[in-house]
Amino acid sequence: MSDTDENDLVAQRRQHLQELRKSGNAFSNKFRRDSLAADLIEQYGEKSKEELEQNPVKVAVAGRMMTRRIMGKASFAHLQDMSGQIQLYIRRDDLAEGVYNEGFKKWDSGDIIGATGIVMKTNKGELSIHVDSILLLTKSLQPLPEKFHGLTDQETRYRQRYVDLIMNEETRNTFKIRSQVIEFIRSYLKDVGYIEVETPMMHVIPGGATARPFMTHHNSLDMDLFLRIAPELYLKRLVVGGFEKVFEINRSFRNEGLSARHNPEFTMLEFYQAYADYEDLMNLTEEMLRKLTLAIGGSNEIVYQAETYDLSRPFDRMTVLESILKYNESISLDDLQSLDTIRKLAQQLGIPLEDSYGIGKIQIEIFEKTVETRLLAPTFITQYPTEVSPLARKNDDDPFVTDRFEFFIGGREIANGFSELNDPEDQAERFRKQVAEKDAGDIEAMHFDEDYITALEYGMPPTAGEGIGIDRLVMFLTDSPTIRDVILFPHMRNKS
RNA sequence: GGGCCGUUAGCUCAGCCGGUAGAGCAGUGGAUUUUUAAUCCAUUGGUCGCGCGUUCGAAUCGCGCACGGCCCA
Repeated sequence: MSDTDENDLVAQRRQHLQELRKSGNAFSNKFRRDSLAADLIEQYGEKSKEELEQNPVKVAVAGRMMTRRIMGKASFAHLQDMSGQIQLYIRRDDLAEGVYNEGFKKWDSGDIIGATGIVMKTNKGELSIHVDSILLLTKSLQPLPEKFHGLTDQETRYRQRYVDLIMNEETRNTFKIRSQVIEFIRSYLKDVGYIEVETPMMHVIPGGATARPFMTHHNSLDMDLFLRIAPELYLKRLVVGGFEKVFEINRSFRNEGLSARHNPEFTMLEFYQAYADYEDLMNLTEEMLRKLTLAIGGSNEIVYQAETYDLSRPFDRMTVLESILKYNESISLDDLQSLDTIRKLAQQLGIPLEDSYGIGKIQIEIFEKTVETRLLAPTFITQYPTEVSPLARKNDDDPFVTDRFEFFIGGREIANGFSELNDPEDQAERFRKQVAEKDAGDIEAMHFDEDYITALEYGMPPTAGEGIGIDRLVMFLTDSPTIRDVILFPHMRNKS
């Protein structure tokens, strides 16, 4: 796109613009529309040609001219606005002198125009506007992609999302649904008593997850800062402060590779509720997702990548160990509970092991390798090992595991939640273990957050919390195979 | 990080056993007062991703790089 000035098509359009500048304001902002394409079709689309002729309705529309068919003294054009498209029927003799030949016929597809006229039906039955005045509002200098095949090159679709949005209704739809999903969640949580908050994105100590952070620097304070990897520890500070039901929907950042499921910045919902446990949140999640799918698509059945998912049925629930046994017939419970045998098992599965890995960590490695992608139907996996859950409350009966769950659908992790660890001494001990792992070379291990411990020492009520990956949820609801399809401007390498 | 595939006109794509690059759409000129991938006639448009090599000759073969896609870790 750097050679735009050398492109003939652009040069021609620049020439058109020069001529427009001579004859007046080439970027007029005086025109006001009173109707959107989709509303007109909704309101008048079912009416007959004769009905519309007998009761003429005058409207003003504006948008981008997507196609144009000139047939001598009459033309058709399709106008696209934020709601959809509507056809214009334009006759030379209905317009002011010269507008048709000196104006309209010299405009280009992609130009932004405004038009007024009477709602009509063509002989072929398409609702249209019989135009009586038409005005160029913005000159488009870049030619649009081809009208039939559109823009299909994935790289261009991501790098120049604006062109993708102009050309592909599917893309527009995906992002409208994304907006609806967030809107629904927001109002759902507010309806059950949550308040929305915003916590820092720049952290002195990156916490709340095990991940590599991005670093930045505050110049006047001469201080290194980290972009947050999760809002968790700040949200729980708010629970200590008495905000007993809080949520935040916003970006977190993780300095990791890119994939169909990973973008360095991504959107998470995190919510925390005092006097609740992880089972309460599983129930809330199940109900919220059920209502969400109904609100978005009018059905609990979701088709994702040719598989149909029915969210009206109760979601499956099983423990980590149960799920490993279910999907690995050759593995026994005893195998998973002895360090010697589980290490051998992991090695047989080709899982690279560090000396520091305990039984719990290896169980999760085996789970991720052999179970995760097979969890197609909506499933809560529970009882994650304490070793891999440094912020979660230990199970009262079995301190080897925590009262934690992750939610899977379509073989993909969507959510992670647990009863929160609110014992400050236990939490301090867990942090110390993380720091030891960090010192041993685990770059993803957590820091010791003293202020967070202090907050817990003031007393955090028994609380449950959860994070839901909004991007992945939207992928599922929009049948998108990669996360780039649900992020407006996904991260890309610099092009040359 | 590894494997495979791709990168040619504004867009969508052919061409690839080496011989000076093509189509459709868009654009331009002409015809056309109900078309809708409008139609008909004519026509413009290219550093074939970048670099190096092989060769008399490279879009085409080889190597390297960049970017993208899919799969794997």
